[in-house]
Formats: sequence, C-alpha cells, structure tokens
Amino acid sequence: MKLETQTLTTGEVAKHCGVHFRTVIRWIEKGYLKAYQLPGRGDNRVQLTDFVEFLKKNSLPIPAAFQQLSKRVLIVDDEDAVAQSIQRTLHREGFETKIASDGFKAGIMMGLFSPTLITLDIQMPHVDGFEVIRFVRAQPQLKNTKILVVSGVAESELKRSIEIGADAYLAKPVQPEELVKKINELVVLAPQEEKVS
Amino acid sequence: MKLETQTLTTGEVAKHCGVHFRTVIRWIEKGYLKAYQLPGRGDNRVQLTDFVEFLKKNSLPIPAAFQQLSKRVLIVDDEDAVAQSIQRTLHREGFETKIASDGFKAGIMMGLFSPTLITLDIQMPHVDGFEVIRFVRAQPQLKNTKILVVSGVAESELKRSIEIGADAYLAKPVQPEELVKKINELVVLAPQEEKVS
DNA sequence: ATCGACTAGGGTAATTTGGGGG
DNA sequence: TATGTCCAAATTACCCTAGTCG
Repeated sequence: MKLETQTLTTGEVAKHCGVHFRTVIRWIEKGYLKAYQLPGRGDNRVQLTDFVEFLKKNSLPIPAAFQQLSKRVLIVDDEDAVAQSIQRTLHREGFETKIASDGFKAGIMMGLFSPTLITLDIQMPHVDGFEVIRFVRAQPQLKNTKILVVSGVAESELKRSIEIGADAYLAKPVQPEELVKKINELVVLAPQEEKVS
Repeated sequence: MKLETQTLTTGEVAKHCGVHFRTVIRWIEKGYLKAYQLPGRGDNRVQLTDFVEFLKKNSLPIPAAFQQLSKRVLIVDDEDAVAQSIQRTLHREGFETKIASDGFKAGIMMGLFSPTLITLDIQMPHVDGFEVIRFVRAQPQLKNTKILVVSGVAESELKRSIEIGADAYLAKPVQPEELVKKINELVVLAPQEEKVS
C-alpha cells in the first residue's frame, strides 16, 4: 500500500494496469512479469524496475510516478562546455543527470548512477570510445542501458559505433531539440527483444 | 538505520523485503529467518550472513549493498602479467577477483562488482592514479571500499597516495605473502565507524 | 537520566492466493 | 485462450500500547 516502496504487490500492479489482480498473478505464473515470492504462502512482490520493463515490453503507458526511473542520463564528455550545455537541456526536460569527464569516472558513474542512457563522446583523450561501447555491451547488467554517441568525428565512424553496439548517434554540434527528441525515442520507446532465457 | 552494521533489526529487514515489519517478526517466529534475541524484551537482531542466506534460499533479490559479504577484490593494473599474478595469489586465498586494465573498465567494475578492496596501480598510462583515489573517496557509496596502492613509483609518491585517501600501499614487485597479509588486514579488520548523520 | 525513535505484542482489517466455474 | 468473479484459507498490513534501545 505504501507508495514509496521499491516493490509492488499484485494488487498495486493490477491497479496500474487496470486489470484484476488475479490476472496479474497469472502473468507472473506465465513468466510475462518477473516477480519473486515471499516465504510463507508465497506472496508475489514485483520490483519497480522489472515492472517498468514489463510495461515497456508490452507498450503499456508508464505512470508518471514511475517515469523518473527511466530518466537518468550520464553525460560522458571531456569538454566541460559541451557537457554542461547538454546537462542544461536535459534538466529542462526533467532528466536527472551526471557528468563524467574521463573514462574512470564514466565507468564508476555507470555502476553507481545506473543511467538509463549515456551520451558518449567517442573522441575523448586517452579513451577509446569504441572499446567503451564494446565493454558496456559485454556486461549483461547493462544491456538495457542506451548508448547515444555524440561526437564530431566523421559520419562513417559514427555509423561504425552503431554496428558495435551503440543505439544511436548525433553529430556535434548538437541541437538541443534534436538531442531531446533522440533521447526520448530511445528512453521512452525502449525497444526490447523478447525471448526469455 | 545505519546501513553498515553487521546486524539488522526487523524494521530494516522489512524495508529490504518490501513487507511490514510485523511480517518479519512472524518469519522469525516460524523459523524462516534466523535471528537472535536481545536481553530485555527480546528484540530481534538478524545477522547479515543469515539474512543473505535467507534471501538466497527464497530467491529474493539481494541488495547490492549486501554483496560485501564475500571477499571480492578488483585488480586494477594494465600489466597483464602482474594482474594475473596477483589474481592467482588471491584465488588461492579464496578471494573472488576481477581484473580491469584501464580506467573505464576499472570504474565500471567498481560499480558493478562492488569490490571490498581494489589493488590499484597508480602509474597506468592515461590514468591519473591520484585522481582515481580522490574520486573514489568522493563517492559516499564507496566509502567502505579499501584501496591498496600497488606500484613501482617512489616511496614518497606512495605515501602521498595514503594522504589522499588510499588505505595502504605496497611497492612492486609484490611478494605474495606480503600482499595477502596486507589485504587481510584491510578486509578483515574492516573498520566500521558509526556516528549518525 | 531525559528523550526521541524504534520494537514487540495483540487484535483486527485488508489483501493475496489458489481453485473452480462463468 | 484470456480475463473477471466468487469462495475459503492463509498471509500480510495497520491499529494500538507498553517497553526498550541509543
């Protein structure tokens, strides 16, 4: 019943989806929705992140209260002016942001901040942007983290970043509207393949 | 309330499981969850290890904050031979390890692997070791992560790393016995100061 | 020792589960 | 096939007060 909890009961999920809670239990039983069982009778609890993922997968509307979960962006750029510009734009749109100016900080913030999306400059000094993309994509825990390459390199390089695993790219200089549009596409639509493991 | 304590109250367990604390008390009464009673009224205290075991047994999600139970070491070194040597030594001692060969990987593994301790080479190419130490120490979530500097730089530099925030240092080449001894000192002692905020 | 915050315990209301059947 | 409803039993949430912890 408490609304601040990190987990939801079947009844709460039911309300959000506009269905009967019995239906939610069946979703869980069939594996559509991930949940874990409490000791005792085995009451279901659904983690907020799992629920949001479920909503995205089925293209259901995401309650505004949960939007914040999908709104963290990590800005990886060594040019402070660029980073701050991006940050201002995203703040206006209600995103929570962090800036990382080098590889180590970027990595740490990836882990601690758990951004839904990162904007990545692939031409940072001492950091191989392509290698970063590869490494992120090699981490199962980060498979849902979107990577938006933002850089001033040649178009061919940008396209190559997509092949490696980035989700989209924008050429510098970045237009705020374009940036916001692109990010919203990636975050809100959030294409998700099926097939359970 | 404090998150670093070795024991948990029923209220804390309740929060982590997304249930009411009354329910937790019943779990304890029924033997689902091991706990011991304090003299007086018999307040319940749950040991971290018992709680984690309970979570595993019931397939409940384990908060990243509790991963600190196993002994995990992140080896940050660009010299593969050195890193693997350290890794072999630590494996013999029962540590779980990961190797990170550059700043970005080190950062990401800090966040995802949540090591109890990192061995850090402060003379890696393209990475300012001192800056790494400062940045780690600036993250509240990593305040319990021990930093053991392992490097071949001058003694004065090593000492400086301590001033900045490292917990100990060893000069290369590292003797296995010395390394194990040092790490055990840092990990086992695990100073836990309280003081409410 | 005073004080705020927390916990245990009982009692009761509300919720969840699973099955059966529309 | 998928979902909504009815049911009993079990579990969990919330109310309260007293007592303890820090």
